[in-house]
Amino acid sequence: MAGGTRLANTAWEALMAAHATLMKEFAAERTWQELSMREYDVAYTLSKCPAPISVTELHRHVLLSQPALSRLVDRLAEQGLVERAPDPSDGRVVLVSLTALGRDTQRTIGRQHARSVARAVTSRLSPAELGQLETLCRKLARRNPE
Amino acid sequence: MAGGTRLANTAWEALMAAHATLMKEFAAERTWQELSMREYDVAYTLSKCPAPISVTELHRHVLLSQPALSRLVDRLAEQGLVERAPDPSDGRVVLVSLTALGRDTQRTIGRQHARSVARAVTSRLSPAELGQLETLCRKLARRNPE
DNA sequence: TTGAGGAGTATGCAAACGCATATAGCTGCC
DNA sequence: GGCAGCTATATGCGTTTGCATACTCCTCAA
Repeated sequence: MAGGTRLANTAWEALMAAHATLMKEFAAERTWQELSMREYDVAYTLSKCPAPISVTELHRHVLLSQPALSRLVDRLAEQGLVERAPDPSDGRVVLVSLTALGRDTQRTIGRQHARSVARAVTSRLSPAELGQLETLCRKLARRNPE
Repeated sequence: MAGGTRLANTAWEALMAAHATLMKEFAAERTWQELSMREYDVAYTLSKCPAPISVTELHRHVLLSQPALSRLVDRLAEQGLVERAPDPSDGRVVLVSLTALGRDTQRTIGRQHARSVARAVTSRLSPAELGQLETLCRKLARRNPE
């Protein structure tokens, strides 16, 4: 394994470990109420969207297969947290958005979760380090840089 | 939301996004053969252990419930990739280790996967940045710093 | 205008997951 | 020494997931 490969892999492994450790910490909290973490993740993604978005667009932000996401949206809709509407400009597309109830629920959970995140993360990294981490991860999150 | 909380949360969100983007990229490759990514993850974890480890210890490294891990080890054992043995010093414990076949399989997949990781990651970050990322993520991955 | 090919979403089905709990073994206090 | 309570792993069961594919609608070229 060449030097660059090794460095790349240890860095990626560290990122995976950090992700796993913190996800477990968050999962252990009783913040989530009626939603699973994945459902919350979708609700959170929707909460950042100024307008309804398609399932495909939603899928870009979520680590889940398309059918699983489709059914997850089903469940959120059944709970009245999310609305589906046809896209007037493309009959194939279903546009998804939070209902008022969904928005409230997301906010309530989000507030608590944000505190957990802050607690977990600021106890391990300084503000300067957090800034660096964000910069690095944003670069990593870009698609297809090839 | 206080300034520190905001910074902490945007950094964490960036890390999640990076994780999701790259995981999707890796999942899309046909590297995995007969194993799922999670199964590979367990095999990889075992490959780094000089001696057999308990299911509980394994569980610390994997983002999965204990019963799910228990059954995942079942599957690996059925495929002959993993061996279970009783712990002589504690009758409750099951010690897990890779078989020769398991080690080979992990190595084969691991080689390809390492190349994918290197390709994905070095195209987005410089060696210096990778070093920083590793340092930051290692700090993040530490447990209970409270 | 029509039909071939493609994109977006949903559904059938088997596999995998999480939660609750059972089981087996350890530990420590009376 | 024996029982209460704890830790480690496994199992029952309902839910969620992924894969393959169906279905619907769009696009584009002849």
